[in-house]
Amino acid sequence: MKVHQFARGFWDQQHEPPSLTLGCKRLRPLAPKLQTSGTDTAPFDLKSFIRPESGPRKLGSPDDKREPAAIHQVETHPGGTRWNPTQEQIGILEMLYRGGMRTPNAQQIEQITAQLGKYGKIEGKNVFYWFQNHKARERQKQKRNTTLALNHSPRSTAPHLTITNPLTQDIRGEVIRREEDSPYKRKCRSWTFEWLEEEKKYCRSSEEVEEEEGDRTLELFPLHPEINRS
Amino acid sequence: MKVHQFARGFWDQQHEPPSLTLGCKRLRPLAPKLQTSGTDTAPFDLKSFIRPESGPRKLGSPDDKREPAAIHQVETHPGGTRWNPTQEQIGILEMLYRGGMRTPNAQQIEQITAQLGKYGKIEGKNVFYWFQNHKARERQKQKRNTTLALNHSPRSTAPHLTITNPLTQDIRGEVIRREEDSPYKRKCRSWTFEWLEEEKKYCRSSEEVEEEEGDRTLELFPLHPEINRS
DNA sequence: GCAAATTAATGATTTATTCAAG
DNA sequence: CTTGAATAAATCATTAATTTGC
Repeated sequence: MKVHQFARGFWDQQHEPPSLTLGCKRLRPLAPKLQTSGTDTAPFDLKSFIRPESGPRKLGSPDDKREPAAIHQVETHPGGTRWNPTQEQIGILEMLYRGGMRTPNAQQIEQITAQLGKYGKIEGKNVFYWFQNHKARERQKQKRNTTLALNHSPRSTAPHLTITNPLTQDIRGEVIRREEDSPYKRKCRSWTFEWLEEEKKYCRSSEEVEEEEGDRTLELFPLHPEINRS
Repeated sequence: MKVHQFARGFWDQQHEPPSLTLGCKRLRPLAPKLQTSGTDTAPFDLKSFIRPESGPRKLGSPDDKREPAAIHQVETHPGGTRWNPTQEQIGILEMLYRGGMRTPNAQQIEQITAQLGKYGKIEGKNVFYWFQNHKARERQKQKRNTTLALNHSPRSTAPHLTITNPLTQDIRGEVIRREEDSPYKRKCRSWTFEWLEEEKKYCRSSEEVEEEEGDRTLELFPLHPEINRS
């Protein structure tokens, strides 16, 4: 237990920085991979980052309650409650869903977010999560229905599958197409790392798009954050 | 089947764009929720985004055999290969892991990425994934060990738990501390959306940090992408 | 020795679960 | 109870390590 005790100290205090080219173990008996990127092999000063305690700032906390020493409770966002979608937003999202969209990529998320932003505050992650949740819940809802249908069939319904028709009722009463979005269809979406040259014309005409030398070609992507630091 | 046929067409072709104020189904007759953020209630032109086909480029087919002119080493992955960590990077990551880090937050990921960047190309998502994978694999490795230990115990070992001591052998032969990182510790990390004012001094001295008006206060975060568009 | 074939690791995604706000 | 948010588990996919046939 209390491993975290250690962990804490590890960062806060001196703890004898493992400094220098980390003589860390050998990780694989193979070529040193002389690709050290040429840059000076900076010593990697451990103390230079990760200051757990200075973490989540939680600015603007109402009346700054959180006493100094106390529960780093941290969380409880400032005023940040969770996304509360508007009717229009939900409508658009469902439309997209019915249109077949299931796991929008970075570009798509960005654009959708931009569009939905017209109807209320929203962030990319909200869009991302919405699709994740909606897909999952539609799936389990479907499964539940199927199970029930098969399970307590009063004995009259055909005992064999009866896969149910391709149309079913949405939670709001809308008729939606039964998606058999096969679990694990996998095909490895590639990460594209540039501001979509394609869509650009939509976002804003060919104005000077602040070339910026790719310095700001940051990228949204499905599962996490990124800063394109080539 | 072939719903995707439809889906595809939905985006690619005309398909009678549901244009304008998404006349799509009735979404529910509700108040326009006059918080439309002031911007004109743009009609939400569906065609304006989501062009699925322009997605995965997959340039740089393998046979291109690394064109003559120099290896841009840097980009190395013109076509986008996956991150290939260097010894130093792995070493640091493992050190952090042993130090107790399991799920670094956005700030931490950013900083770690910055540091590891000294030793080779790397992105935030790589760090994120590394911790995800490493944590999961350490866990299953541990489980496997435990299972085996209990399972085919030659009969001599105590039949009751014998929880195993807190130290165990790493796959590489390293002695590591047995982490009892409780599954589901949950506590809702908050999203902080500003360039860490705290650590700034480490990243780069108080140089003009390109204030940029928060326009670029994009943010890394655990599970996906974001652009702070408050 | 060396390159194709095979296997072991592990990076990257997606799905399943769980937590918790409202 | 619904659902946004977050994490864990499952699994796909690519690269390196290793083996094998020459």
